Amino acid sequence: MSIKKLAEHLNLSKSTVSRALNGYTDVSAETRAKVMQGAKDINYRANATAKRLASGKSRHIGIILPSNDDMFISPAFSKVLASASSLLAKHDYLLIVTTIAPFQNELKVYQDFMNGGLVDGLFVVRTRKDDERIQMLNQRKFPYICHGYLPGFTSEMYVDVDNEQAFYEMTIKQILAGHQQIAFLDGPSELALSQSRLEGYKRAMNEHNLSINPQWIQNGRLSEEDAANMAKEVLSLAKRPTAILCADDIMAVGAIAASEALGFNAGSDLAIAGYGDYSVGRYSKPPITSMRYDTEKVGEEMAKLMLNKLESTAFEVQNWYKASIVERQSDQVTTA
Amino acid sequence: MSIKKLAEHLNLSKSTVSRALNGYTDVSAETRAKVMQGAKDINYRANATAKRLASGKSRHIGIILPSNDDMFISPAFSKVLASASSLLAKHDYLLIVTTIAPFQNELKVYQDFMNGGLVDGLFVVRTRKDDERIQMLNQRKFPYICHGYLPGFTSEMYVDVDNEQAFYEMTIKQILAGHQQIAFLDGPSELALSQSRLEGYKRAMNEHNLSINPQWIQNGRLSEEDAANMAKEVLSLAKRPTAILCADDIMAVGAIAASEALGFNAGSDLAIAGYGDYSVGRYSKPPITSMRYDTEKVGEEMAKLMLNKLESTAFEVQNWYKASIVERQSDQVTTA
DNA sequence: TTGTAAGCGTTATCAG
DNA sequence: CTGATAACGCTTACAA
Repeated sequence: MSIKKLAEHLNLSKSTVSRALNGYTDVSAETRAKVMQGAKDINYRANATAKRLASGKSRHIGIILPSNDDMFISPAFSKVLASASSLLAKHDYLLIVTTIAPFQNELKVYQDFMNGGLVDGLFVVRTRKDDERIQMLNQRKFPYICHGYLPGFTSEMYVDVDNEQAFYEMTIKQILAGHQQIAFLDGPSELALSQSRLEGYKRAMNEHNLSINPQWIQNGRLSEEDAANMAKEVLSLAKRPTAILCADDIMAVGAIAASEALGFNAGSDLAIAGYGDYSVGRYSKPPITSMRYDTEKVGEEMAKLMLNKLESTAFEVQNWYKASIVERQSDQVTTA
Repeated sequence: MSIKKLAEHLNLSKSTVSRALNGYTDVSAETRAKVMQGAKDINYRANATAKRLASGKSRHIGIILPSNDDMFISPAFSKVLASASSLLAKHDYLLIVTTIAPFQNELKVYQDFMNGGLVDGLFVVRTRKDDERIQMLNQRKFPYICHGYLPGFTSEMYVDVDNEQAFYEMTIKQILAGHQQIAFLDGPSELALSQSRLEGYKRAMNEHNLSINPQWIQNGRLSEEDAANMAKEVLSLAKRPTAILCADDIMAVGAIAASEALGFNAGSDLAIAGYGDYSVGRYSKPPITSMRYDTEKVGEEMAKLMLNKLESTAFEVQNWYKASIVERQSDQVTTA
C-alpha cells in the first residue's frame, strides 16, 4: 500500500511515482523533485519483495558454503568473500551467504535460493568432479560463477588458483632439499582442487623418478584433527616419509602436533609444509612454510565475472592465479 | 503463473492447490495426493518471493556482520554462527548473512534487509552503547536478538558472555602471579564488550590497590597489527608493564610479535594473555594463555531466542555464559 | 471440501 | 510527460 499511499499523498499516479523514484528519464524534473521530497516526508521505503516479484531482479548474489566442520566459513575463504562482497556492494549488489548443516540437503538449499529470485546469481565454491550443483544450475539456466575450474568451463565462468602447479612447485622444493620419501595429506578426494594438487605432487615425483608409496597419499578434511590422524598413519609406516606436504596450513598444524607427539621434530628432522598462508601458520611453532595467493584479487574477479554475466559490464578478468611459496621454518630440515 | 499452471493441469483451483501444498487440513486426502503427484510431475517449485509478498513471512533470519577488517567473519564468531545456523535449519529457517564494507552505510544495509520481508528477524552482534541499530529496530518494531547485553535488555532478547567477570579473573590471575603493572589492550572502545572487559580489569586492579597508569590501557581493532602497535607503545613506557592482557588471541599474537621485536621474551620475561581460545593461540609460540566459552551453546541460544520470538516455541535459554581460563605458556613468567 | 476473488507492493505496457 | 491497467505468483477470506 505504500507507493500507492505516496502517490495519493502527492496526487500523482503510482506509475509516475515509481518512475520518478527509479530514475527514469521521462519524468519532469519538477515532478521528480516533488516525489523525492514526498518520499522523504512520509519516510517511504520500497518493498524489496514486491519489487523483486514485479521486476524479477533482486540485486542479491548468493553463496552457499559447504558446512565446514564447525566453522561457518574458513578464514582463508573469509578474505575472498570479503573482497567479493565489497566489489559487489560498489555496484549496488548485496552478497548474501548461508551455510548448510551436515544434515541438510545441499541441492535443496540451492533451490531455495534460486526459487523466486532471492538471488540473481550464485557463486559456487569447492567444485567437484561431476558436480550436481553445476548440472542443476545449467539445467535451470541460472547464472553462476565458480571458484574452482572444471573441464569444459569457459573463461567467463570461473576463477581458480593453479593448484596443480602450486603443489608441483612445493614438491620440487622438497625434492631439491634432498627428500625422496614425501607424503601428501590431501583434502577431500572429491574436490577438484584436491585432485589438482595430487596431480602436481605426482608430476614432480615422476619427473624426478621418485616412486610413490600409495600409503603416502591420504585424503581427509581440512582440519587439524584429520591431518593429525593421517600424519600419525604416515609416520608409522615402515618406509617413513621425511617430508609431509599438507593441503593447507590448518592441516600442517595438525601434522606438526602429531609428529611431535611421536617424537619427531618438525622443522629439523621432519619437513612439513602447508598451503594458504593462514595466520595460524605464521605464528605456529615452528612457523609453517606455506603458499600464498592473492585472496583479495580472487574475490574481486569472482565479483567481476558475476557482474559481467548480469550487467552490461565487461571487466577484464584473470582466470588463473598463481600461488607462490612462503619460506618459513617448518620444512627446514637440518639433518639430511 | 506456476501454481496456476499446476491448478489447470490438475483441473483444480489455485487455492485448493495452494492449500494442499501447504499442508492445510481442509483438503481431501485424495486431492492432496493428486496435487503432490502433479507437482512432482510438472516439477513445480513455489516462487519464494511471491509467497513472501503474499504471506509476509520468509523463514529467513539475517545477520549483518561489521566489516571485520579484511575478513568476512572472525573465526571465533564463525563457530557461533555455524551452530545458530544449524539449529535454525532444524526449524526450517535459513540464516543468511552479509557483511558491510567500510564504505557502506550500516543502517542502510539493515534497512535493505528489513524492507519487504527479506528476513523475519535479525541478529545484532557487537552491540554498542546507544546503538543506533537497536534504536531503529525498536522504532520499526522489527524482531531482533542481540549478542551482547545492553542496559535495559530483557532476558528474551540477548545472550552474552560475562566479559567483565572474565577479564576480572584474568587480571587477578596476573596479580596473583606477582604482576603489579598490567597493561590492557582492549578492543574498539565503542563496543559494549570492550567496556565490560575494561571494567573487569579495573575492578581487579582496584581490589588489589594497584594503581593504573592510563597509558596502560589502549583501544584498537581486534587485529594483529593494531595490537602490535599498541604493545610497542606500552612497552616503551618508562614504567613498563610486566604483563599485557589482550582482548583476544589475535591481539595476543600481535603483542607477542611486537614484544619479541623489542627483545622481550613473551612467556618468560613478559606475561601475555588473550581471550577466545582461537586455534591460532593454541599453536603460536609460545602458546597463548586464553579464555574460552561455549561458542556452540551461545549460537544455539541465539537461535532459540529468535524462535521463541517468532514462533510459538518456548525454549529455556541461558543468557549469560562464563568464560574460563585456559592455561598455556604465554603468561608463565619465570623471573618475577 | 472446493472455488472465487481480492489482495500483497511493485513494475511495465500502452494510451493519452 | 502522465495515468490506467494488467501483470508478477502466491495466500487467504469468504462463498458455495
